[in-house]
Amino acid sequence: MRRVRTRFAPSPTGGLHLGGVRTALYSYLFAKHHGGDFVLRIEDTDRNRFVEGAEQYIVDCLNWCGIQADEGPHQPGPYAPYRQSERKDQYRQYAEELVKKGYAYYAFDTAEDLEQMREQYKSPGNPSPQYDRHTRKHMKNSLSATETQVKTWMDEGLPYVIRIKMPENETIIFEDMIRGEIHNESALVDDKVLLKADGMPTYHLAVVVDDYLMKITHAFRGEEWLPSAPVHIKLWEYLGWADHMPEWAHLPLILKPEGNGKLSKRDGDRLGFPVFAMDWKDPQSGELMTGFKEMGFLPEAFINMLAMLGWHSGEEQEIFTKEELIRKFSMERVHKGGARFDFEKAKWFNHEWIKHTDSSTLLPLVQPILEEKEIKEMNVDYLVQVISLVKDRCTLLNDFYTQSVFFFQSPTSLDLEAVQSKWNNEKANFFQVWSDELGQIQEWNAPAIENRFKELATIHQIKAGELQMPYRIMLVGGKYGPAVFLISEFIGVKNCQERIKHFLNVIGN
RNA sequence: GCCGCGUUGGUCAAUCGGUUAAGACGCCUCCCUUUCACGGAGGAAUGACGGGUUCGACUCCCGUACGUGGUACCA
Repeated sequence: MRRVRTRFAPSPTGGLHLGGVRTALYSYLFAKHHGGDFVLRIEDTDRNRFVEGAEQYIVDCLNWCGIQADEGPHQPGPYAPYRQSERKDQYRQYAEELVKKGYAYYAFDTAEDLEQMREQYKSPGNPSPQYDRHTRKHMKNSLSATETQVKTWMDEGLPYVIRIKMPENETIIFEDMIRGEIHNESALVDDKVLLKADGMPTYHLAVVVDDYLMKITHAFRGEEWLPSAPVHIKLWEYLGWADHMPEWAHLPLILKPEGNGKLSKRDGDRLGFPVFAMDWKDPQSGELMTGFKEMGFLPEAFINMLAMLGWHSGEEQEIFTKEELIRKFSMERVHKGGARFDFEKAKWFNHEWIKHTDSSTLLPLVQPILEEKEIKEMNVDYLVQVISLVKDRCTLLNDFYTQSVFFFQSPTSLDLEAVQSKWNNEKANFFQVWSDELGQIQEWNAPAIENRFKELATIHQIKAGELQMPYRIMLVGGKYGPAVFLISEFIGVKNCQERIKHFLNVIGN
């Protein structure tokens, strides 16, 4: 039994999409479940699409998610380098080998030639003709031209690519871990370019060569790769590596919540939720795309949510730690159909995680959020207690601000509407007295404060309940938050008195 | 157009021929709480369609429809 090795092979072209993270996650969970290795490989074979900083960003995202690679550009292992651009020299020999064996050929067509071909063979029945067994004999390549002609072109330095020569008439069958047997007719698959004119491999060649060289045993990727799988199958065969071919798993797509199509970068902005794991600022346009991290997600919740989007344990449990996911994950339980992304459910996962995470663990995450809003110099023990009091009310980490400001600062606005209709002189009177009374309380704790409050209400012949809302508005500013007497205890006498006074001033005029 | 893949409530989904077709999110009602949440109880809501196979089909097969992906010197 070979040691299980999976890889995540993104191309550094921009933000890391949620679907990408899920592919990485499943690969990681599978590898770890089987005690194997998870490899990060950067597929930067397209120099035109290279984006500065994107690689580091991908690494940062995976680290934030807790999906650590055992090998990668930053943790070189025995199969280094892990960037395809740095492996450039290796690919050519395999492409040439294929040409020698007759499984591939040189093609000298220019972009214009290709365009012309598509134009020429276009018909209503075939709107996009391919470079295949029909058309290749009319093109400028080593199959249609004589050996001497090809040599002349070579000597002239004409740019050329190497294309795979797909078999004429063969049913290509392979087993997908999720979908079972997949059949394809070779006649319908085109002669994909393997080596580009600039000497770089295309994905098709690179993925096969690198998976072989890196001893990958299980290859996970998005469903969008299914149509080109036959090319890869043939390549494994032609290169003589069929016995080492990894098992394939084509993961279902993550779809838009509404409408049709797969979830794209643009959808986030449009629908008000993130699509990227972390904030991504496009270096070209300067445009900033919000990430789940910055939106206030816990990484544990994020991967938990992604794991459940397409995989199911079969039990009723939905909240899983990474360790549990590793233990329970299996390909048999990965769903075949695409899943619509539901941000409401994503928030629910985060809420669950916030509720169940220790307040002291939350502390380092909450503190910066408050500090950013100018709440500084706070006592950490006090903050931890505040967090315990309000975390049930926080769906996103950023909610901690609204839910706990009033423990640190007087409310800047008061929801007077909440009290105005029932406000009267008697109540104003009550709070005048209450303010003084607060100073008399010996044991400063919530129960004591509450008792005194109720006693005083009785004396004033007002129902205590009717006084609690105004009191809440005084302390909090709005109709929310933990018990008022608890808040009173936390903020102390002086703050209570100040806030009462301020309220009375505001409502008085 | 052609090819691949898919299809259980609005969404995520369990079921691997025999169930009153789970559960979760969201929604609604009620309880708890004179706030907001949390928590608890309950409710509405599902097998795309048509043929087979079978004693029996959500489950197996075929067709149709629909969805989705691909059809680049991008991944």
